[in-house]
Amino acid sequence: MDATDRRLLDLLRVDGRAGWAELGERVGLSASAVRRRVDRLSARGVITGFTVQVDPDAETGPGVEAYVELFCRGTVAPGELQRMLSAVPEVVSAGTITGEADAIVHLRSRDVRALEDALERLRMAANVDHTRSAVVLSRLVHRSA
Amino acid sequence: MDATDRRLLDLLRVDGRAGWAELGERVGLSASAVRRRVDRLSARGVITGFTVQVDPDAETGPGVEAYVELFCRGTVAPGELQRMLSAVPEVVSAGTITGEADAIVHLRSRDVRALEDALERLRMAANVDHTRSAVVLSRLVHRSA
DNA sequence: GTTGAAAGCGTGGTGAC
DNA sequence: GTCACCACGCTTTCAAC
Repeated sequence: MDATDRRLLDLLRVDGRAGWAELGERVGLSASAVRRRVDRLSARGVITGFTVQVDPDAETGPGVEAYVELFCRGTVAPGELQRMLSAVPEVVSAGTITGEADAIVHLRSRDVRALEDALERLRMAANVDHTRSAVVLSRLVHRSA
Repeated sequence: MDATDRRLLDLLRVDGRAGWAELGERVGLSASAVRRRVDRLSARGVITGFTVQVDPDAETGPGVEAYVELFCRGTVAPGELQRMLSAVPEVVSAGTITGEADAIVHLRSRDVRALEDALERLRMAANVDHTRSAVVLSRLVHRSA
């Protein structure tokens, strides 16, 4: 796992179907050397697979997304927050953060109504004082990680 | 966008590097027919790209995450923003939003140094006036969707 | 252990139907 | 949508570092 491996991963993140030869000339290696490194990364479990990125709107119509900042009273218990957030299906990702807010939550739902319901469930959680939401107008990037 | 297209998307989700001929025999089509369908899905924006799935922890340990708000001067060009953001491997997801900021970007990198580099690339983009970052202290939820 | 070069062959990409 | 074509790139082998 050296700098070349990391460069290969970055290049493959941008284009997962890039040819070995093309990757090779961008990192200064031959095609066969590139393939061996990628195979090794797959065997080690660093690379778990290759996939296609699909626009979520294409399958179930245009949904609604929002980023919600959580402001809590007193101390924040990460464990309790995690249990609460995991119980809300609309939560795509979440984490405690630095800055004014205590945590940020990425929500995705099929319509505004479902979004409001999810928001209300977040607000009901223990220690949550108030929230600040930003609705997503247009999604620019979404990588499945 | 029929049942065959959906089956192709499902197969590509499992293996994004599958050959056209292999895909063809699994959906009952020829290789060139498959390629035309995939090209059409890409042109229509249903397929936004191909990428590699990397185990975040296996790569270089826990890593660092951050949410970055982008504040732009004057009008925001979503297309230009999208091109810029897609070129930065550290970008997990991003979208234009309501509220004070114009856009929010979810970043993940292997260490603070790489995070700073990615941040600098965001700031260099046209019309970006300044940014406000919140570093993730502990990841609470992450669903691969 | 790693790599690069060459040969054979499978596959992608394109055009005609 | 299929079939046929050609060129390119992948895969493998082998020798060398």
